[in-house]
Order: sequence, then C-alpha cells, then structure tokens
Amino acid sequence: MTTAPLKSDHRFPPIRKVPAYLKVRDAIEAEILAGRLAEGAFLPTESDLCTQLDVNRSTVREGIRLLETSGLVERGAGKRLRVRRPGTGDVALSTSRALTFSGVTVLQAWDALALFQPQMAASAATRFGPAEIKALEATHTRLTETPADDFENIVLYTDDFFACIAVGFDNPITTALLAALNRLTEAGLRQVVAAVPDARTRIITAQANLITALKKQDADTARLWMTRHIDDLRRGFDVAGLSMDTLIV
Amino acid sequence: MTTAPLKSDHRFPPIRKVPAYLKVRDAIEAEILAGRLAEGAFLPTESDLCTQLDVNRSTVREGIRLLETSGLVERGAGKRLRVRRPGTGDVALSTSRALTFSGVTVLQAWDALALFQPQMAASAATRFGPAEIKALEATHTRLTETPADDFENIVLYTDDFFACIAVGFDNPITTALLAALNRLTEAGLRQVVAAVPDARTRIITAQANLITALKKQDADTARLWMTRHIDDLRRGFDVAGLSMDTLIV
DNA sequence: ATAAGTCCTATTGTCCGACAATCGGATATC
DNA sequence: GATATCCGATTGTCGGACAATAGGACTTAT
Repeated sequence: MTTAPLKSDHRFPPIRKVPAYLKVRDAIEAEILAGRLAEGAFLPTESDLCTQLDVNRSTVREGIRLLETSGLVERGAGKRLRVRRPGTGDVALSTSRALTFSGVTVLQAWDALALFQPQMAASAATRFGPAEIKALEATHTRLTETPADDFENIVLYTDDFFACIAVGFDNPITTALLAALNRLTEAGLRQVVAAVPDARTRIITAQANLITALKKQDADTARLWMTRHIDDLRRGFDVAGLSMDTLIV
Repeated sequence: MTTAPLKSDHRFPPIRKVPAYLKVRDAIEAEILAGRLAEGAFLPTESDLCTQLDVNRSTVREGIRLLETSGLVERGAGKRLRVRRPGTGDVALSTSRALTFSGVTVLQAWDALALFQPQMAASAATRFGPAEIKALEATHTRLTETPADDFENIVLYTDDFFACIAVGFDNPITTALLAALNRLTEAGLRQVVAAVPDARTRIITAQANLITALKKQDADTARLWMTRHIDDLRRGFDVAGLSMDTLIV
C-alpha cells in the first residue's frame, strides 16, 4: 500500500471564467470565419442577438465593440452591422497602429525599410512584367510633374512608388506589411522633404535608375538604387535634424 | 453682377457625428499616448470615467472594449484596468490575425517568407555578433535533441530558429512582422513535419549550414541556405499534399 | 411620371438604476 | 506571525427606457 505523497504534484488546469461579452465576440467571429455569415451579409439585430445568445443587449454591444476594431464588421451610424472582409489597407492600418502603440523609433522603422525594400526591388527585377513597370512609371511621372514646393504630393507620390513595388508582387501580405512600414516612415519623410531642398530631385533620380534597372531585369542594380534611395532618406533625417531615437507618433 | 450658377459646385465638408463611445476611446487613447497615463498606471474607475467624461457607464464600457483589442489596456477579471504598452508578441498576434481575417493563402504566406527571410539571413551575416549566433546555436541544438516523432517540438524549435534570426536584429518591427509570418506558416509547417519523414533532418542540415555561414560572415551562403530552407518548406507542402491555394485559418 | 413631402416602424445610441460576484484590504482570531 | 473573517469598492450583467434616425411606404405637387 502506497502512502500519500507529502506534497501533491497533481496539477489542476486553471479555472478561467470567460466573461459573456468575450463569448459573444467569439460566437459572432466564429460564424463569420466559418462562412456561415457571408461577406456583405447583415448581422442580426442587436435585439435578435440578445434572444439568440441569451444575454443582455449591453453585453451584446460590448462584444460587438470588440469586433469593430478588427474590421470584420462594418457599421454605418445608426445602421445595421454588415459582415466585411478587411482588405490590405485595414491590415496595414492595424499593423502600423499596433507598432506605434508598442513604441517604435524612427531608426527602427528606417532599419526595417532598409532591410526589406532593397530585397523587394531586387526580386521585382525578375518578377515584374510590363504592367507593373508601367504602374511604377506612372507614379514616377506624377512625381516629376509635381512642383518642388508641393511637399504633400511629393510625399504622397514617393510613398506611392514604394507601394507600387509592393503591390506589384500581387501578394496582399507584402503589400500590407510594406504599407504599414510606409505609414511609419511617412511623417519622417514629410519633414525631410520640407527641410532638404534637393530631396525631390534625389528621389526622382533614384526612382528613374530603379525603373531602368527593372526594365533590364537587373536585380543587382535595382537593389543598389533602392538601397541608395533608402540611405538617402536616412541622410535626410540627419540633415533635417531629426533624431532617429524619437518615438513614432 | 454675376448670375448664380445653375449647378452649385460648392462642396460642404461631410457632417459626421461621432458616437460617444468612440470619443471615449479616443479620449482614453490620447491620454495614454500622450503619456499622461503612464504605463502600468491604473485607469480611473468606470464610475469615475463616467463623471469625468460625463457619459453613462454603458458608454464608457463600450469605449473601453474598443481599446481592449489593441492591447493598450490590460484587465484582470474583475480587476481595474491598467495601462500597458503592447509588446512585439501583441503586434505579431494582431498582425497575423488581421492577415488571417483578410483571407491570405498558404502560397502568399510562403511567398512573403521566401522574400524576406533570405534577406534577413544575409544581413545577419554582417550584423550578428557572438551572442546572437549563440542563441541560434542553442535553438539548433534543442532541435537536434528532439526525437524525430516529437512533431510539436520540431515545429516549435524550427519556428524558434526563424524567430531568433529576427530577434537578433534587435528591431521590434522585424521581430514582430516575422513572428506574424511565422504564425501564418506554422500550421502548414506542422503538417509538413508530420507528413514528410526527412523534414527534420533537412531542417537541421539547413540550420547547421546557415549557422556556419553566419559565423564566417558569409552573407551569400547564408542567403543561399535560407533560400533552400524555405524552398524545402514549399516542397514539403507538395509532398504533404497541401494545396497552396487554401486559405489560412 | 418623377421629385418632393409626410408618416411609420425598426434599430441604434444613450441613459438610468439595480444586483451578484469578487477582488483588495482591513480587521479579528488563533 | 499566520490564518480566518468581514467589508467596501469595482466589475460584469441585467432589465427597462427613450430620443434620434435610417429605410420604407405612401401621398402630393410640379
């Protein structure tokens, strides 16, 4: 006969009671992800959800609020909820917001950009067809036609150029992630463009050489010019007197 | 005297009345981001917020729910809300969730991985010091010591290896984004490891060669082996009979 | 017949008040 | 000093209520 151990080593699984409003979220989310609530379909009325889920309307509303941020449901003010599949724009926004909240610095954002963008440029050299290059040229042309003092549009088209490269891969993941990075660096770029007089021409030069390289399917040159482009941005930060350690707002 | 135009071209800015619960969220979020509510500080009681913001508690709660998903506040069940700065883990989770919701395929996730990871490996060759390489070796050793039928840990340590490379850059952005990608491919990797007998040894080989290259600061070889590693994963998908077009759940 | 006005209903946004559960701390007990 | 007990504060949930309005149906005017 075995004696009972002095110290029990039996492990109880932790008891976690999930609040009702979280269950509400999970229930609705599950229905959507399972496809039983198709995209564009209206969700039941809040009152209906109350009776179906057997909770109070306040609880239902709290659950819905949790879904609202993830972009799975769409709401017009005073209108019913509609199921929605978030697009790359939503992903980029939520990612950049999350990164901002977590407290990243300008340097970190630039570093990530410097890591990923040259590789994308190099890969683009072999993967881009005439259509993608045409899109790049269109954005580039818009930039060349922008007056040197129209900072806002210079920033816009510079970002667009980056975005075009990401979009050209026809992969929503790269598109979304690079768009998120662009969002993080956009404010810095705006200051650089405003503070550094020859920023615009340097950007135009880099873009032109990059496009040429892509046309020739010259991956190394494409990578090189993108690297120069990104490095230029960093020098711009210095010239504009921006500390790389400041948190991105 | 000019005649009034037949068709008015005056544009009114759209009137949007923001619901109170959104304002509540914005108010709290602003306080946090401005640093007036420091990390770790307790938020006022819901009742306090009611009086301060002059709205009903239900409204306050709805606003709080909106913040909850972004990880800016932390809540123990039945306990007060505490201000919190989301870490890379939170960013990775929210990003991978957002990508999942937006409906990405296994192919797209693999493609993104194939685009970014080799570049990270190449850059690691010049940027990693002894400490980072030591961490990689530790993970690698854990994998070699894992029995061939312990699929769960094989997947775990394989992911860890990728994560170590991202972490080595000491940049929360790359860490978070790559972790998000890992999350997306993890399920696929699990199936590959379970279905392809020599997956483990192939992974070990790739990792070993990669580490050797990093030690020699040989960027090209590092990139090469990472590329092989990722390509192997793709072949594994084929062997395991996984369609690359399936949506990631 | 199309456009504009009128009414009605359903639904959301917001409020009020209430109560059980429980967390944290103070207090009493051994 | 450690343990048990009590208590106030706070959250989670509930029920009901009401104003505002979006969306139709219906009528009217040009």
